[in-house]
Amino acid sequence: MTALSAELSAIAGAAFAAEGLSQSFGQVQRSDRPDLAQFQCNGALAAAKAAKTNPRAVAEKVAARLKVNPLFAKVEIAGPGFINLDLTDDALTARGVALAHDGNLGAPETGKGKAMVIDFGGPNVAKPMHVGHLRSSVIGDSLQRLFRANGWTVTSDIHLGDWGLQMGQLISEIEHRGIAPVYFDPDFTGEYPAQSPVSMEDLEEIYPAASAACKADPARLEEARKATAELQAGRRGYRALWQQFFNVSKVGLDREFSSLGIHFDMWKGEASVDAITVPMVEDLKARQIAVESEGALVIPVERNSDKKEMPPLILVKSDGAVLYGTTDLATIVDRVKEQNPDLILYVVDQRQHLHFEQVFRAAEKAGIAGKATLEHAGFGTMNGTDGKPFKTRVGGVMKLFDLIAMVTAEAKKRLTEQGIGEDYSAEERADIARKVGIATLKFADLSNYRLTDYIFDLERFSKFEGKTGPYLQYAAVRIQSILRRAAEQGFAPGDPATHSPEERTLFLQLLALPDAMTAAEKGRAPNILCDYAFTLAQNYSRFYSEHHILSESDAALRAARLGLSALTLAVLTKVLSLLGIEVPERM
RNA sequence: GGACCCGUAGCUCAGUUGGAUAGAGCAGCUGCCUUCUAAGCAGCAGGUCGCAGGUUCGAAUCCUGCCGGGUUCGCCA
Repeated sequence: MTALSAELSAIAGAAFAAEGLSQSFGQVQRSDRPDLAQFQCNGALAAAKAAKTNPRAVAEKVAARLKVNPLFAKVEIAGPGFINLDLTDDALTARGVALAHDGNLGAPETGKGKAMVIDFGGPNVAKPMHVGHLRSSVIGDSLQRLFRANGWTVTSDIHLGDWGLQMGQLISEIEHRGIAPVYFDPDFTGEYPAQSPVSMEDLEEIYPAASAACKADPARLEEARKATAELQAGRRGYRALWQQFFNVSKVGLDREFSSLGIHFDMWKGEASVDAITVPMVEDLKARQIAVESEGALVIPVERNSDKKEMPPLILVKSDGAVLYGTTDLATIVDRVKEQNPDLILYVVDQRQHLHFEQVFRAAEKAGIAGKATLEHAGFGTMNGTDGKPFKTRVGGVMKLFDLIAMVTAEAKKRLTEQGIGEDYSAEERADIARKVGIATLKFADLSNYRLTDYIFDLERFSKFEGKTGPYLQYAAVRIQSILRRAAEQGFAPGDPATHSPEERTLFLQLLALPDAMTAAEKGRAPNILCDYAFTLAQNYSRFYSEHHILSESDAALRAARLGLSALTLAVLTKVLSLLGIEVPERM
């Protein structure tokens, strides 16, 4: 179905066109002044500026044409030339009913016929996920849900960090410790053991130790570099050991992402493109796109128009190892071959912006991106209450697993305090606490614009009051409860209708869903969806406190309000699902 | 030092194709639970939008300079 804003814009656009002005001036949007009108059109101001005429006169002419349309209850000109519009309740009701009967709830089809690959999460093999991975995962997941809902064919890829220096550091640390000598015996030709020589817990201890050793001792760093290069060159024992790291890590990552309700279509990573890296590098060398510089093989990407220094992308280090820029390029080749997307979106920390600019320029120069637009959707840092990157009380990196446990415990505490759910099963209580805890985390993260750093204050978010995930779940749960009770009493929801100011406001917000989805896609900005959902829940709460539904004696009015409640629930649940937030049956 | 980002209410944040009286949550103060879940609702109070200029009928938004904070600048990811 056509979005209401689009319908109104077309009507106003036609009015401008009839006056010999560009149709584009007809853009209609929700009013900034709800006390004055439901919608506004500011096009007369821009049109008058372009034509160097009086804006008020332009507005008068356009308004005269709009006034004859029975859709409008009010057409007014205000201030320098704003056109203020109100719809009749009948027009509003008709569109609300259409929305209620639309299976997609008016979702825009901006991505119809288009394919994209979205790259997010990016956890490292052999390292537990920490809060730093939260933003990429949560924002990326919301974007993949949004783009899919808007009609795109989406392929998500976790893009594991599994091929760089950190692998060499692990390998050389394990060699030092003498944990699994068979993997280091160059003469060994038999089968390596099926059982991993290290557990995930071992790796969590070994990795920081290896990293520290390399930092403290240049000789150790050199060993790690050598091991990295040998791994990439295909040394058999190292490859086998790498496979064990991967297997062990996958179990933990699966657990983490499933607890967050995040799904990836592909579990590829840097190592996945190993086989196509060498041919790609050879090809780039042959075509003189890659050249030698200071012992390394690089792709120069600077341009004359650059105002800043643009270092070349390094493909192969002087020691023969490849870097993540190389694997990123090879991954583009792989994605173009497999998915041939229109868009590849990278949801990665903003601090890597320069890196992506280098990679994108290199890809363009090499002509390997097919029809795909390459775009980096960066995000800011999650900080603690001191404004510095989030740490535990003792100053360590907080594991994502522990963070989820903390918010879940807070939710459970609140349930107990409220005395709600005393008669629920232990399983349901745990399920509610989990859903509320995850909602707290995700909403806190998503409601900030992605590029700005934000402060994560567990204490504040755990209050579950005001603009929080649980507030939205609570609003949905209350509607579910009403609908359940209505069903018990034999009251069936009817078509929604507009009578009161509270209903009118709610209708307007419900009908604005496509605008929120379009704007969120355009800005790759889930915070727009958060704002929309919060306002919707607020609008409903007001309606809820103003009209007691089940005790309404007028059966038709009661049915209409049940219908409006059901529609609100459907829209709210849908937006929450776009944010990756689940609604419990009750809470 | 160069480039990029940020500076909005006591706190945390929305708000840029330039538009009407700059919004929300928290904290503070007032009310509202013998009717559908008070994790709620209604209201009050709180800001020279970092500073100074400029463009414009109109600037939190665009331009210039300055102050303050952050990120980044070839062999880590």
